[in-house]
Amino acid sequence: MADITKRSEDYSRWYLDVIQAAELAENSPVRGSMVIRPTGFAIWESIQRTLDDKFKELGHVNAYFPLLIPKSFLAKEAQHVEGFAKECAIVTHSRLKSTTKDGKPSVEPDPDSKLEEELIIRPTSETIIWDQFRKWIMSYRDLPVLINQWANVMRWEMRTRLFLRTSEFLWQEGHTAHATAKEARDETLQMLEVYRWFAEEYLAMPVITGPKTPRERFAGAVETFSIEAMMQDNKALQAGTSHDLGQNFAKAFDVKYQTAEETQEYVWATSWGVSTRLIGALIMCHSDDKGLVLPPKVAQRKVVIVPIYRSDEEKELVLNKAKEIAEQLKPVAGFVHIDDRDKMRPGWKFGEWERKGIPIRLELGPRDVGNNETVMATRHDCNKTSVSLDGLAETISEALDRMQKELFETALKRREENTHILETWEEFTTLYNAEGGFSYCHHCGETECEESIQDETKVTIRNIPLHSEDEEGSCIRCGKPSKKRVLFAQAY
RNA sequence: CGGGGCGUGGCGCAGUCCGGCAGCGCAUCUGCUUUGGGAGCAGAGGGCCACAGGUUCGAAUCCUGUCGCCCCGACCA
Repeated sequence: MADITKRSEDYSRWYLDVIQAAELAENSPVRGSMVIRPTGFAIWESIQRTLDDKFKELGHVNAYFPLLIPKSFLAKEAQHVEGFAKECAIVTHSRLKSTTKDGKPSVEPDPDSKLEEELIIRPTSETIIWDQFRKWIMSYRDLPVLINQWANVMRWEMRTRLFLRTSEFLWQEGHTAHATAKEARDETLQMLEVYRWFAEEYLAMPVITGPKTPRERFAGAVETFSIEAMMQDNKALQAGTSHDLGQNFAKAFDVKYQTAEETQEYVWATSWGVSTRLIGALIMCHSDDKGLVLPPKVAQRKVVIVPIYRSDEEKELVLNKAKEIAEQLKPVAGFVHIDDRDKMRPGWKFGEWERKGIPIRLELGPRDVGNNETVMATRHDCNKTSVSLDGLAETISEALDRMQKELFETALKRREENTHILETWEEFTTLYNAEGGFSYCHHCGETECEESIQDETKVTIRNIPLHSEDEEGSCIRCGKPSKKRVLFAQAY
């Protein structure tokens, strides 16, 4: 196991090293697509379970729409095509043909199997879903339609990075249809709030919510909202989006409903999603130079017991006690893994579970059993303390709660320390030539001005925070009047 | 897609300039001794040197092309 590069040395190398060290994912032979390994997939399962329950609690139901989309569908919504055209994979043939190339067996597309209409591998599913919605929605009685799907999508990316940007990724996409503009807007904001709640309560990752500027809007949306988190290198990461689609897709796919007054109206729509990118966010938000750090609520294995023994008698004593403890902890920590591998020494196991981010490690040796205690090591602060075996479930439960809370507080504190309220362009360029971070500045709202800021500094408007109060001011860049401060940062 | 760097057992690398038996460390396997922070000794296995052409008596090494990875730009969740 090679050492993990220090964050201070090379942040992006560190990120990749943590993924390798914790065995989360690796590159596959196809550029930009990744293999998610069991430890990494466990995180995704944990994210799925929590969000899926929440979506259902709010009345959404799961469905599945196909991977392949007729080419013509994508062309129906003008903005939408333009946004995705440059990153679509296209299926053109349905068969391979055996050939020989340089005397070796090979295969190539059978020219006779060229498709009449080429198919697009979904970059997102609005089009194929709205084509179905037309058939499902007849009257106001059919509304709202609240659908979610867990799926993979593909966007042909130029430059990829494990979890943060891969050509194929896993996500959930919610698609809803409503009778009124207000209902659609309410749904958009409700789901944005679900994402905020999830990021903060489960991932222990504080986020800023708000609408994106027009140039960062989802292709085909009237308004896009995002949650933005700060990573440990002070850059921002968009961790989830919720779109108010207005009637754009309803019009493109001719989805009308009959009202109680017997008129025909186009329906109003939303879509919202989070992806495996959240795993990247999680890594960059909490992990340290020793490896992955997982918030307890996300960790499938919250506690691991490392037994320590020499002789067979000690082994029996310690393992029996470990099993007892594991059983006792089930109600507060779920399945507790006992690492009884004989071939590895305790110190090696400590290192491994640290790399993999297990929140709590219990070290249990004959001395501990004799004293009716165990050594509890907490991953987030790397502290070790002896704790009594009496009331251990309570102790562990409290420790897990404390870790969850402290991870959030540490992340929040880091964000606050690296967030600035700026008034002048000079302050702005000074900040982003140095350590960077979040800044709240006035902006005129004009796209050209926004672009000029990015061209010069790589800094973009992440969103217009919902918590941002109205306030008279002048644009940080061009000096024109502004009524609100917006959130600036360099972004992933 | 442009600029730069790099592809050699699972991982990290040396060897490439100047062609001549494919090496080192970690990991793996076996045995013995060990076990409270990444154990020691002895032995063993594992590589089409990214891929494809070419030059040569002979290529990891030289030439041409392709692919992949990392970094920096343009594009994006």
